[in-house]
Amino acid sequence: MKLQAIRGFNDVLPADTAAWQHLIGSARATFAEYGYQWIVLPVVENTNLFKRAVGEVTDVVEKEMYTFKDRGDEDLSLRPEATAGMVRAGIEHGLLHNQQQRLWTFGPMFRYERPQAGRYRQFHQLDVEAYGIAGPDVDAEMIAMSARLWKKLGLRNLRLEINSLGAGDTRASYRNALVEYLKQHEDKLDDDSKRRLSANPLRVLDSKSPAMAEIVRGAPSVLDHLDPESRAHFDKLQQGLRDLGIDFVVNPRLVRGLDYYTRTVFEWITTELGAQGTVCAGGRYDNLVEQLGGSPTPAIGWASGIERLVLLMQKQGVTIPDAAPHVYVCAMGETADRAASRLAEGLREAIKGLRVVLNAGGGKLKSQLARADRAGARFALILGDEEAAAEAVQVKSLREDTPQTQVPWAELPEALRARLHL
RNA sequence: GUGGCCGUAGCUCAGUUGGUUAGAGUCCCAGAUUGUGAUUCUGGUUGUCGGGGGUUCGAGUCCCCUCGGCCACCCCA
Repeated sequence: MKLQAIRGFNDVLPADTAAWQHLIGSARATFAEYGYQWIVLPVVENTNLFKRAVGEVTDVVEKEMYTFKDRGDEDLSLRPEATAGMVRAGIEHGLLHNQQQRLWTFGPMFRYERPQAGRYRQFHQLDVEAYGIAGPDVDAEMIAMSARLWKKLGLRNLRLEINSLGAGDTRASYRNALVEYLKQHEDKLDDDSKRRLSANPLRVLDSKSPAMAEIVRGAPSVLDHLDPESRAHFDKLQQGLRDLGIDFVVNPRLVRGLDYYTRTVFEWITTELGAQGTVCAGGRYDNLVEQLGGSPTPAIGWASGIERLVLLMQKQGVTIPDAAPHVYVCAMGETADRAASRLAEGLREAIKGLRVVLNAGGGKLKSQLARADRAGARFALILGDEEAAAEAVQVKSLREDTPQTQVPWAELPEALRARLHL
């Protein structure tokens, strides 16, 4: 049997983890700046939770979940998204009872799909949710928080699209109007659209088929069917975004694949990643908490795919903080070897955050320096038996053309601090 | 689930109408270099030719199956 990760499940190698770490670190910092608290959720939940939350007839639940029975015959699923589990945890621990919560989480999600650029069977999401806040101010906050993250990361050319699906009755009345319109043109619908017509008519609106474009253009707009409160909510959101200087476009054909959304929906889209251009998506889901057994609680959230963001970061060449070693310690000789290890520990102790790699496995100085260079180290510290006896070390720069100097151990932390600007 | 392209050293790839021991560059290792890296020169290591079956005297090359990758549809982060 050949050793091989299973399809759609990827190893993230050191070549990419620096970008991952930068992304996750920036997100963590951003969420903290807005007062969102970290929550860690299980990867496995009862299958019914997802059926009830995401929607029984959605593709995600019908054909993309990893569902199995455990040894106790429980019907379980790997989570295909984070919101359902978040709401479950919130209700279970009383976090949503008559209070506001701002929460975020991060982790793997699982969907049985055909892998493709930016789409994998195990993928990772950052997920933020706010509960107990009904007004559009928190909608704007959520979007502003995502925009701040892009800014922090240096991501460019992301387009924000927003829409409102309305609440309660308007959803149903719009849906009926749309179905009626589509039925009038049923003969011109392609097979996919016909299938959606009965399963999830709103999704006909974001059909990619050019043949459908004309029909979709003539379709009734959700925005004409909004109830007055949803209309006002949507207007205030737009005002809020303008106040914050966040550019957006209203796309009345923007819908969501998961059933729980109400009112505000939005997506951040890039044209630089091929077919999987949605890098962050979310919206309001004011009915879900009650629907899952909690007290009525307004809610809004978004999720963002790590793999897609990392691809975009790489494509746009965003700068990732250097994680290469600051110094690489080369030693030759038995006395030097022992001294080198003491020297390395001493440096880590003396300078907080200093990255020190100690050459292991011996080798000639030439090989050791080559390793230091390959590791990306800024300085090589060269320690022979002579230097060790004198408690000194040769400091050689590997990145700039400065003369090599001999420095006593006692002065080394200061010298390094100055040269590394730490 | 549907369709297109593609799997040959760690990486990028070449392998002629099927024909002896499967190649190049790069990487890595060693030497030139007297304790001093990234250049140069010299030498060296590296492969179940994705896997299985078939056709053939003979298969990296042809056929079938299968696994995997990329791209698009679909779906969606």
